[in-house]
Amino acid sequence: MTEPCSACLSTEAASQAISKRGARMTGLRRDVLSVLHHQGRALGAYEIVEQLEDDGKSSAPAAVYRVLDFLVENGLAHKIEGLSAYCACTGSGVDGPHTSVLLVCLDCGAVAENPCKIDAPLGGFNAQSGFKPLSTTVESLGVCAACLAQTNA
Amino acid sequence: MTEPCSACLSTEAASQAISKRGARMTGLRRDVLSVLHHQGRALGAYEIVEQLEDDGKSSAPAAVYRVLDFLVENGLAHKIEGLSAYCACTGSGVDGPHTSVLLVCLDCGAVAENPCKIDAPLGGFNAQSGFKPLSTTVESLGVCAACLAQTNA
DNA sequence: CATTTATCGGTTATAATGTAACTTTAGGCA
DNA sequence: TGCCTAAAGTTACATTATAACCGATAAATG
Repeated sequence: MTEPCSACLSTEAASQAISKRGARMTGLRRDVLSVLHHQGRALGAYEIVEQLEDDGKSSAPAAVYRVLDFLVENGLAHKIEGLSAYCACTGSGVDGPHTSVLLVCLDCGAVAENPCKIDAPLGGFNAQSGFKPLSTTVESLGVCAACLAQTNA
Repeated sequence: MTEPCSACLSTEAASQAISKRGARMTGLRRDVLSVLHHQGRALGAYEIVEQLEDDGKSSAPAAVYRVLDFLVENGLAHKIEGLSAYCACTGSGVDGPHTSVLLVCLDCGAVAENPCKIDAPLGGFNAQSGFKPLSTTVESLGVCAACLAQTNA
């Protein structure tokens, strides 16, 4: 028996965390999250559908979208709006929903989460103007350090 | 002859600014920008197509998308990724491309631009990690003060 | 345990968003 | 005027996302 890889461990940790919070970690949800963790990069919903198919666990788009909504709502995954793509949360997803600053590499799809505090600078104007934010998206599309190095090599 | 409304004036100002920067402000570009200014809210690309049609200036989606790309690249409009929608820039668009913090009302579609400085907090981690951002999106979806007041009334 | 209830997943069909590729038209300029 | 480039027109299609309905499964209750 082989050791579980780090992606499997992340999926498992997320599953347990979500269960503890009273939500149900079902088979399909776990499978989709597992795909995201194992790929470790931004994936379109239909890429996930394909991957599931390759893994012998095929599911139609509608089901996958429902699962993605669930994962995002529960902080286990993020949607990269600028790419219409999804990635596993590598940060504090285990602790529940949160606003992340995503750095997405257009070359390799890698997604990093910038740990900077972004709420404070955004909050002032909102308080003054009376705007009530329900969800906030902060993302940069660009090139990661590794791909930059390759380009310059 | 009636006086030009403020939306027309905004469109005109943007047109002149863009011309001065060496880009061409063509008929369709002006028409699309005019629709955005007159509606004063987030519009989907196909809503713009419909509006143009109503105005007797029908253009196919592909053409409108090209124009929207141009307007966004030149800072005259913003794309709201979270809604797949577009709005006229009400801030410094005249001065060229820029990253805005958009506050989008889910009720009425109104878009405000939060003038807070967002680059500094984002920049630190990027510099350290070697990530090179090419475009950055910051947007909040929520409820504007006016709609909040209506709801509570 | 049996029944009720709510949630989830399977499925089909279709809507909404976005693009590729090619042709035609219009401007700018030698 | 004729050339060159950029923009617009056009067709067809790709991609992304959702609605709606039904059967299955799991949790809650008596």
